[in-house]
Amino acid sequence: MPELPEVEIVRQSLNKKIKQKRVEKVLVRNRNLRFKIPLNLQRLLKNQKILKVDRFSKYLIFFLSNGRYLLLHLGMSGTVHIVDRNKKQIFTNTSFYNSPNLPKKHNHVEIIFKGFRVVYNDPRRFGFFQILDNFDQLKKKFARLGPEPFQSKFNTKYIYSFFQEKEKNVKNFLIDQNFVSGIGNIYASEILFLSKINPNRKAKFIGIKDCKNIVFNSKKVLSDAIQKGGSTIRNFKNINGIEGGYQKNFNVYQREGLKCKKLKCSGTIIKKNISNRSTFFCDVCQK
DNA sequence: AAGAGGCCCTGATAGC
DNA sequence: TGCTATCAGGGCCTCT
Repeated sequence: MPELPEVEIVRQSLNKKIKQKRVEKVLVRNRNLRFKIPLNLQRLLKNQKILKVDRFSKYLIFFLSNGRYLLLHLGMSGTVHIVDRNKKQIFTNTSFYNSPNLPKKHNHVEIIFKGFRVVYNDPRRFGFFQILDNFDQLKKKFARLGPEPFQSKFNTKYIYSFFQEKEKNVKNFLIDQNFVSGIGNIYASEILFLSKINPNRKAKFIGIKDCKNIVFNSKKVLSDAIQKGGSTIRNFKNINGIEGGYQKNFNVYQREGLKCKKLKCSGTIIKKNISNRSTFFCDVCQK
């Protein structure tokens, strides 16, 4: 589901809700996510205070008072829900509370605080939890990932030199987390549109000026999306059940057959499978 | 090392 | 109504 902006939206609302709160208990209904939930997850989380919820790329990072870190990746379909305890709700193993935003199925993990629960739902189970014992492990975990678009390391020179002699198309690298982390399939198309770069173009043919545009538009697209509360194209919501609004700003994503939004451009948006993912672009103004 | 492709999984939707 | 095929915001793994 989520790319950097959506994860950031979840982080913000989650941080507000659970910062400095103590975990009473953890309930795991299904350990079989992308990676098996570690057996000691419950023990290591119990009675820990959440110092803060941070984020790197598409990973949520829970800082625990015992010096450990809980990582949560939402995969394609992971969502986080807050369910407040109120009045006469019955807590059972299958359907516990009548929360309008809580799905009926696939609530795999619950982190229980005093008076409310954080529920992790994930139909496709591509998301995962991981416990890291110390800062070194955390560093190591992210060592292979590329910089986020907001970091100064993600600059024109970095991109240009990375692209030297690369035969693969440029779109492929925008969604390659080892090159730049946080951009996914939707925002890659949007960034290339604003940069007037055809997603099919080989990386080695991307010039300095193009790199400059990629830097600028990556920041722009992601920060605009964060500002709008992320994109809701299927059912993304923040933890309070509120949908994002950036999908209204899409220039190309899911606009196949529609007129190109660029001023005076006569093109029509094309959908094409590039590096195994749907890619949307205008072949008139993206060269 | 770089690139191509497959796989993990469920649900929504389109087409017959 | 009910089948089958295709596609989804991601990332890891293997083979060449």
